[in-house]
Amino acid sequence: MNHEPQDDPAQEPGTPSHFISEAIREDLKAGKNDGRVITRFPPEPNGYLHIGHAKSICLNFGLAEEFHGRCHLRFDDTNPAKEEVEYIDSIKEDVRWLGFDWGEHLYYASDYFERLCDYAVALIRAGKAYVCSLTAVQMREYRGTLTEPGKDSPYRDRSIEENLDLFGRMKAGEFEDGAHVLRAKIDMSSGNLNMRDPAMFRILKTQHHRTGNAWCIYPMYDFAHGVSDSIEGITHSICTLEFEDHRPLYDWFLDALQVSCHPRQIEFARLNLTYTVMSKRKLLKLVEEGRVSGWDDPRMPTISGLRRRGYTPSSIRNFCERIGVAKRNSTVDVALLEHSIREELNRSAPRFMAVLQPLKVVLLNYPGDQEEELDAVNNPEDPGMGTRKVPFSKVLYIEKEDFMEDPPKQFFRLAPGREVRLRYAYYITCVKAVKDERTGEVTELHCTYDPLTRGGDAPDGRKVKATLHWVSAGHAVSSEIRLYDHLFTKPNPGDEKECPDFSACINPGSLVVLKDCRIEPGISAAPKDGRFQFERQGYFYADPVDSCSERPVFNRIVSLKDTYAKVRKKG
RNA sequence: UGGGGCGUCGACAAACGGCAAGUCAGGAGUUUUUGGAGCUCCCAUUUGGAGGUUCGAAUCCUCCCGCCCCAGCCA
Repeated sequence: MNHEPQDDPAQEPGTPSHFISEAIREDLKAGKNDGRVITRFPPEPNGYLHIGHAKSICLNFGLAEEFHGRCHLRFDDTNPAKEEVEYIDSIKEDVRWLGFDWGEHLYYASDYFERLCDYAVALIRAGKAYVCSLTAVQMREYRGTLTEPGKDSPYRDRSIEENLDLFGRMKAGEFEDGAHVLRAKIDMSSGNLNMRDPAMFRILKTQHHRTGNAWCIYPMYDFAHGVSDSIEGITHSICTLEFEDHRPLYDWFLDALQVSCHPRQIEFARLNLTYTVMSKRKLLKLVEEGRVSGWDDPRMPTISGLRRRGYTPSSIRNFCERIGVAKRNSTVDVALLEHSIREELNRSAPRFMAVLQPLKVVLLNYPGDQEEELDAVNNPEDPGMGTRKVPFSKVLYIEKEDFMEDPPKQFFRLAPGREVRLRYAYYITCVKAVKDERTGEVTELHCTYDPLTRGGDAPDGRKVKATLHWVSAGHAVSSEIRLYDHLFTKPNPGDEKECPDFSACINPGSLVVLKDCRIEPGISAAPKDGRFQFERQGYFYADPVDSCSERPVFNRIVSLKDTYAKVRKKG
């Protein structure tokens, strides 16, 4: 009774338990499917994958792994008008990058078109499907409304022979788009609109990205999806909540077809994240209107965007595990995603010093011809990562933000007459702020250093309230750094009430490009695809598209938590 | 006025009739050569509401309230 979850032998330690894994466990216990568990991830190739898909991918592949089954990747490519090979390629790349492997099990609904036709013929023969010649507009009228039942189509009682003939001619290309449609004969008065004689095949004389011009009729989702699942021997067909009232139809088709494999459809709530949008339509709009640089813009919630930003697959997987799986519509705080990457990178990322907005510092009492190398720790969380040498000299840069001429009480950093520590280096004291005569802007600081504090400790035990990062002016590497923030200013930009025009809610500060940053020279020798902590700033990743050795460009993955920002906000 | 779902802390989310986990966020303190990280503590006497059943209810029953999805020849 009082046992801990890990005492349950049915459960692997660390694998999350939720209503879906419980349902599968019950099915297994009941002896269903001979103990097999086969799931599938079935994207339509009409857009790039986003973090919401990652939840589904982690769920489906995770379940397969947990129950020693397998997970198929199947492209639900039944609508050639919207689909492209570019999307297929990106989806495969993204799933792989997330760390999942479909092995031999890569499928396309389009590979089943012929069989789907055969099944359709079987339904016609069984008197359970018919060719309807109503126009799209008429069909809508006949469908009825949410509260009123629909009316039977006048074509509903065509003979089996006529239906067979017409369907054959639809397939042969004898009719124009929209002239006829094959429908399932179910119940025009059903309270569930999906059951009011749904379309199974429509005429679409459009070239398909895989089958070319071989077909001029294409199956509809409801018919194709369940049959595809059945063909592949799927045991658990997991989808999102909006398909819940399609389940009776899913079951109707498979029952009517009397197939031996009848998967169980289970629905869960799709992921929503604060300060972003998740609908493919809206993401496409952002791309098409040039609001972002592309599907892989580092501000996008797409897998490719997160990858380019510098997120790791494991941080995304951990995030997906943390958010859980349930049926309640919910919106996860993006801070949880940010926590997942900070947590990982805090442990693993080598540290460097980088000055984003340089302010020149001249050490008056430091010999002009002198240079020295100081020892710096690569990662205080992991001594095993060792130390490195950082060059030091008379002229340095510190962060503009780290100096104030007239600081408020809460400001601990450098100010005239104040002493602070330069990390791993010396205590310095500001003696003078040099200003531009016209603008009044501080352009340079004159400081003195205390030679006795080499390494950062004062032998007399005196303390300073701040430690600043810095870089030697003559040694630093120039680079561009891109600071990213939430793409939207509103927590729920997808909400009509909160944001009637979501384009108007785009955060103008979501991208800040700093072109004159200086990084300690060691960064040049660091692996190009590494993630780094720039001390006191955040975690950074060399932009895989724009960065090169002549001109390094870094993306800020996420900032460090900033308690001073809170202090400042409070006043 | 049809059908299908869902309501547990600011945000996620456990709890399966036995005395409201955990995580994020937030707060206080401690520590610190990153205002980072770590560590300690605080943060739902109560589960949308009202009744009922029971020794005992977030869990069972009744009614009510709120929110989401469905009227594509999209998926």
